[in-house]
Amino acid sequence: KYWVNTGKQIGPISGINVGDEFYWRGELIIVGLHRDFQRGIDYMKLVNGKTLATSIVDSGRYENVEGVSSDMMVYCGEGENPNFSCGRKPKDQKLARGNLALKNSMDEKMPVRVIRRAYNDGVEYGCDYKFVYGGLYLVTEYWKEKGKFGTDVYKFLLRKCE
Amino acid sequence: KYWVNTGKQIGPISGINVGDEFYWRGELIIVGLHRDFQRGIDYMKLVNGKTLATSIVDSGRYENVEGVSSDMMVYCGEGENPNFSCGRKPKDQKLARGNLALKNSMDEKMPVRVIRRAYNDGVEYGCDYKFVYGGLYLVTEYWKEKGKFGTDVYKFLLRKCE
DNA sequence: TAGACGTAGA
DNA sequence: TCTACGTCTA
Repeated sequence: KYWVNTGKQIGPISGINVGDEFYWRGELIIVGLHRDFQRGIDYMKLVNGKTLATSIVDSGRYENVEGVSSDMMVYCGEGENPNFSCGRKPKDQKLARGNLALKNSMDEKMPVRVIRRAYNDGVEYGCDYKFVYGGLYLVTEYWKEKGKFGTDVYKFLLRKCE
Repeated sequence: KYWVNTGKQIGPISGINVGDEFYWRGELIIVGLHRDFQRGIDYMKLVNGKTLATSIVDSGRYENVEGVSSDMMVYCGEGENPNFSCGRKPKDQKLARGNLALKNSMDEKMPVRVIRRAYNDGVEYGCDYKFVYGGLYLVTEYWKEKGKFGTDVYKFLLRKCE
């Protein structure tokens, strides 16, 4: 906590450009792109109590879908992915926390920062992946469907701004 | 991985003094005090294949015992603590990996760096704990006993050098 | 793949 | 207390 500017913000981060690369989730926190150490959806609470999403990270663990071009993606809500090593049962996702924040961002037409995990080919030593800032997106649709475990999963369609 | 000088070492770390404070396990890695992100016992393998402990972190999760003075402690081996939220069954600890390395350090009379987690009282915002470097210790005894789950637990008696 | 004294937020 | 698209090593 000691290194974090506490303020979360919506929209672009000063000094950060599309394509900038990071090698660790902690870096995303430091620069302010995504202020949550582990969660895929980061969000902030407004004074009226409503939440808005600030950023999402696609680490590839969920069944997200990238579009034909890089200007569209389908992002899975949080709560689907059981921790298999612990043998947890998958549960229905709920429209709460991060999922609710993404819906609110859609309603308010507020942009969401997108960070994707990419892989470095042929790495012999060190980290074989990185996080790449993809820019601002708008949530244009969302729906609920049955995931691979038969439980409810929320999906969010995002389109790149402009 | 990108930030780490790969070499582990036994004994003092240049520039680090007893009482130095750190606020996150990652800092311990950066300065070289304890080069494992999560494990309590860090160790290195020698060219002959034998392992020696380099450092231990007492985060307070195990049933460690601090002595009357700060120059003695009883440190629990690794493997006892089940992840309760996952409902794992506790298992017998084995004299392997970190536990074996501590025994080897005792046999070879090699010092082990000790880092303790301390708590900041009355913190309203931010981190309420820190890691404090406690200096070099020698393992002088070890034994096996039954832990609170009825499983085998190794204990290591450490005494401050000098 | 599993295991480890993680980390932050609700 | 619990969850969460973690992170590293063997």
